[in-house]
This record gives sequence, structure tokens and C-alpha cells, in this order.
Amino acid sequence: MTSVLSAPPGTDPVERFLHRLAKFEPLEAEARDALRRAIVRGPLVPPYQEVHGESVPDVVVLLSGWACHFQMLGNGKRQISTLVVPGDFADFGFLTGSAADIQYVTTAPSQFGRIRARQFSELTEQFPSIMRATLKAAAMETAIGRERLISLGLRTAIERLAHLICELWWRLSVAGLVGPDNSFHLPMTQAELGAALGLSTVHVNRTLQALRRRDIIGLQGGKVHIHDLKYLTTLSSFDAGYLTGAAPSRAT
Amino acid sequence: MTSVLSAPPGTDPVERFLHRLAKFEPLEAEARDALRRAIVRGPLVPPYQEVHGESVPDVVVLLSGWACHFQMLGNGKRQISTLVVPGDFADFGFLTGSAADIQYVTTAPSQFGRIRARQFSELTEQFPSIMRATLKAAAMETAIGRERLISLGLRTAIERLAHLICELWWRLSVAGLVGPDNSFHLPMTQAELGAALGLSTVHVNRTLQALRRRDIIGLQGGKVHIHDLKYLTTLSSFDAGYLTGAAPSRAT
DNA sequence: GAACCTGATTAACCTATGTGAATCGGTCTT
DNA sequence: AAGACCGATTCACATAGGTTAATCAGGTTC
Repeated sequence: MTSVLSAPPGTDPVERFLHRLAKFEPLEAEARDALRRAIVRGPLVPPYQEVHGESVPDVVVLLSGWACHFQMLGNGKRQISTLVVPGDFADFGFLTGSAADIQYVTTAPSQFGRIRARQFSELTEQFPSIMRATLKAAAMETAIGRERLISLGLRTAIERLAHLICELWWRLSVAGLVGPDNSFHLPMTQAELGAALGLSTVHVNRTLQALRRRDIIGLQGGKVHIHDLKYLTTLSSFDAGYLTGAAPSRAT
Repeated sequence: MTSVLSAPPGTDPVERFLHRLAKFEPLEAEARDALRRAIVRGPLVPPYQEVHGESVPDVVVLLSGWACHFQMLGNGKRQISTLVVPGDFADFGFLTGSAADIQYVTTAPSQFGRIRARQFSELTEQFPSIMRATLKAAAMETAIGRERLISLGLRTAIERLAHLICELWWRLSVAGLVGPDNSFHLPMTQAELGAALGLSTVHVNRTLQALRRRDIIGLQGGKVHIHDLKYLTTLSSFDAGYLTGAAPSRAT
């Protein structure tokens, strides 16, 4: 599936990013090299650091850690719209060159990589494959958003939670961040999970209990253990198609 | 805001599309001409016609009528994720060149315009402004999706409905499809509204009644009359920023 | 114009999830 | 070690919205 050199998991975060990107579209060795040279590694950012868009948005990539997009309403409630995991673009504002309209927070110590807007557009001109890969990454983010909409629209609490865990399991697997025992870090509080799933904190807790009681998953100290992936998958009618670009095999 | 020739509303649907597109990014007269020549007008499609993605997705534009993207779950419930109004791209699958993963239905007699994939990429090469405008259109669709997610995540039924109506009012205004009396066609059944808002048909009806009783809107025969736009706006904390590319003026 | 059909409307009832508040367990601070 | 926090957990209670099913109204068909 991947071309030539598939970066082994557990390597350098920049390699992880390249590896992820190349899954969307094969990248020539020179394109990879150019990207490697263009990415500037940022400092380690502490948790709960808000990141605001700049007027001329550079390309920002999450190298390690965790972040999420959110929006607030007047009543103080917040909705998390996107979860950004290592290897993801932090946001796609740079594609339109307009001021990034979205703010995001880190929820774990995180490191971002950055490519100057100007430099990135030179890169995409030189290597159209980079642009194609980037557009596909953006399309996947859209698909993820659509799937989350479906969750909020017609899945129950337990199904939403299960679906989210399946999604993260899949995405983090691709990034090489899932342990051999099907465990991964999930640096989000239950309140944050609620904000992502459209549920109250209390109900997230109840729902988590239900999954734990049935021995489907374990969750403690920001680490998830999946004990029964199959159950999770069918419970939430999770279909990884939207994460791979494959045709969805939805119900009739 | 718009450049040189702003197409007057009520004109040819292709002009409406160009007018909409140029709002995202000014288009040179030659670019407009090239687009005009490239667009092939399709036949009038009856309501409830499902349109499936092709393997090599052409650029498809809704010229007139109404359509929506939806997905189904195993239990037969459906979620409408996107509403496509005249002047919109029907979907953005062509940006990635991968098989369009999304199916959509018309809910009114509709006419689509089509530009061959190959031809479109030649156009964007010749006129980068077309690509920029298209990317911004895609970004707006993403923003709309995000806003709908917020609706499902933290707005009540009446707020969701109000927000949707505000959104459509705005989008259709830009397309020149809102009458001087603040009315517009909304060719969706209450069941479909429910599928878009994550509500049951019955509750859509109840909610509609509430808005009617307070004389905020009128809705009959697929036509909405807005009597109190200000009320609707504040009720749903509608902020058109996400439809214009302007910075959002969200609550702190 | 009788039989149909589809969509809107109502009513009665039910439940998934929200709310508010208290408790508990760690961890960090002083 | 005494607070002070923060996040997880529980409990008791409230309610928005779902479900089922019946009725109604307008438009079509034959």
C-alpha cells in the first residue's frame, strides 16, 4: 500500500508525519526530503495552551501530543469539533490562505512542526504529489467530521463513545501509536470527551462504566485498553472506510 | 465586496454560480468566460433522484433545485449531513480525484451543471483564481458542517431549527433566492428537516409550531416566511461569520 | 367521487440523558 | 500533614425529546 520506504512506527515525529502523508498519496523521495528540510520543529508546548490562527497561516503539523478544535457558545458550553492526533495537520486554514478561523488547544504536552506558508506553496508547485496528499488529508478530516455528525445525530451515548474509540484506535494505529496490547494514550478528561461527543460529563462517566463493566475497554490515567475491539466495532457500526478513502459499505 | 460585474439575482443559474464563486475570490473576466464555456447543463432531474459518485468525479454544480448529502445507519435511520443549494458545488470529491464517497439526493426538481474533471484541472492551471475560489468554497462547506455539529452538540431543538433557517436565509440571500418579504423555498419535508437536525419528525413539528405560535416564522407548502429575523438570530446565536470567511465573533 | 397516498398534526406515554450537588482519591502546594 | 485542587464517581431528580399510533388535509388516480 505504502510506497518504498514505510517509516517504522516509533521513529522520529517528522518521519511519522511523512509516513502518514504518504499514505494519502505516494511521495517521491525528493518530495519527502524537501518536506523534511522545510519543517521547523517548534518548542514543547504545555497542556491547555490555546493556539490562535495567524493572519497568514503557516502550515502547522502536530508532531507529538494532542490537540483539539473547539468552539464556545454564549452559555459557556463548548463543543470540540476536531481531534488532532500526532501526524495530523493542525488545521487546514493554509489551504485558502485566509486567516485561520479556528482556535485549538493542546490537551497534552505537544510539539508542533511548522512550514512557512510561502515555502509550502513553492513545495506544492514543485511536487504536485504534496498538494494531492494534502487535499486528501483535508478530505479525510471532512469525512471524520461528517462521521461525528452522524454520531451526534443518530447514535446513542454508548455508541458514540464506542465509535470515537474505534476511530481513534484506527487513526493512532496508522500513526504507529497503538501498543501491541491494543492500548493507546487518550489525554482527555471525561469532561472533554463529553464536549466532543455532545454528552454531559456525568453521562460520559456512566457510559464509560457500562463499557468497563462489560469488560470491553479499560480507561485509566489517560490510557485506553481495548479488550474487545470487535464488540466495539459492531456496537457503534464503525466502518473504517471513511478513514482510508475506500468506498463505504453502508447499510442499504 | 464583489468585483466588477456582480450578477443580478434572478438571472441565469450559471451566472448565479459564477457570482457565488466570485464572492470567494475575485475572478477575471476570462476565467468567468472559460467557466461559462466549460459548464454543461444537465437535464432537469426529478425529486428524490439519487446521484451516485463516479469513479472519476467531474465537477458537479447545482444550478437550480435542492439536494442533500446523507448517510444511513443499519437501523434505517438517516442523517443528512449537507444541504446543497443552487450555486453550490454538489460535492468536493473532484478535489482529490478519488471516487466520490458521498451520495446525494435531490428533494426538488433540480438541474445540475457539469465540468469534465480533465477540463477543470486545465482551467485551474490556467486561472489559479478558480482554484483559490474553489478551495474557499470547500472551506466554507467545512465550516458549515462544523456549525451543524455545534447545533447537534449543544443547541436545543428550537435553537437548531432557528439556526438552520438563519443559515439558509443567509446562503440563499447570497444566491439571490430570498424574496423581498424575507421568504424562500425550502423543499424539505419535516421528516427531512429532522434528519438534518437530528430530531424526530414529531418533534420537528412541535418545534415548528412553537416558532409559528410566537409568529417568528411561517412555513407552508415548502415556503418559509421569516417574520422576525432578529429574534431567530439571537435565539440560535447565529453568527454569519462562518459563511463569509470573516473572523468569528464568538463568546469568550 | 371513492379509494389512496403522502405529509402534517395531535395525543399519550416513555426513556435517554441532563442537572445539581455531594463524595472520593489523587496530586500538588505550603 | 493540612489544605487545596482537579478529575472521577454517585445519587436523586428533572426534562427534552423519542416513540407509537391515530387523525387530518390536500392532491392523485381510476
